[in-house]
Amino acid sequence: MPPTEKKQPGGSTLGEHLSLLRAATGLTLRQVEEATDKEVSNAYLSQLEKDKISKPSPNILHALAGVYKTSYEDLMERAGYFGSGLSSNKRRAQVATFAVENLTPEEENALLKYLAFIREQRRK
Amino acid sequence: MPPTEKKQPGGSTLGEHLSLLRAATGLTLRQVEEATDKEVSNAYLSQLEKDKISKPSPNILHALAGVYKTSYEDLMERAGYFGSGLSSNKRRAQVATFAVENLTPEEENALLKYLAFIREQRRK
DNA sequence: ATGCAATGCTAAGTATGTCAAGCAATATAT
DNA sequence: ATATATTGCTTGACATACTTAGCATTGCAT
Repeated sequence: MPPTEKKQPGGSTLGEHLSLLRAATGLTLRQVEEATDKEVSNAYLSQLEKDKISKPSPNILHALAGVYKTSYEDLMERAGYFGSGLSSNKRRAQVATFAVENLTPEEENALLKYLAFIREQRRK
Repeated sequence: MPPTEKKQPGGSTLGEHLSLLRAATGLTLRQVEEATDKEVSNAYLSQLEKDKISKPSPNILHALAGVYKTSYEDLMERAGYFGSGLSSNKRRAQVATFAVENLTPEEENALLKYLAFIREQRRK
């Protein structure tokens, strides 16, 4: 058993979890740094595993999730992102309104602008 | 007809997009601050919309996505998270669908018509 | 006109994520 | 035993997200 540390209800802290994941794959800090293509430095990963950093950037977690083959969203939650509200949002299901396929960014931009125009007109 | 404004080829910046979203809902900076329960200050939102901040934290984007009823993942991509593009490619076409939910039938109709107009124009 | 509230915005300050460089300890090899 | 490499880790230094307080206009009332 590893030495006891603060326990969060429902599991380990992010650092413990990351440490465990790395142990499971048997990689060294620098090997992970390599595997992430220098996106996560070994020094930083060390700090992460020792819980010295509260909220690493999503880029970091994304890269680590890739190396450890675990869920990026899970790491985000363990890092305390969106911690206050309910976990999974079902907003995506509602986006179906006006789901025009193959909308280019320029078109979306133009439509947003036009919508703002319409609503501004109606506002008074 | 909204004024034509050309800036970035291939789409607007995160700031422009956020600005358009807010315009579409007709909210003021401080109203958004209220709506996010002080999670996004009006001053900060202003900086965001003027592209003075490159990578706002996911918390911010999550809160804004909630207020504007748009896709959080879309905002994350626009903010350049996971920008290296390996994992984002397959989602592209689908996320590009228009992501505003509060459309009235009349608005949807008007937007469809306007979209048709735009595409007609480009066809030439 | 005049006071006043609201709107968008800026400036300066604080906090913190992130990195580069380097150190102590352990292992490995000659 | 000595040298070399590898491992985990710490320590500054730096970049930047984010806040608080305030300013300049504009609109809205009286």
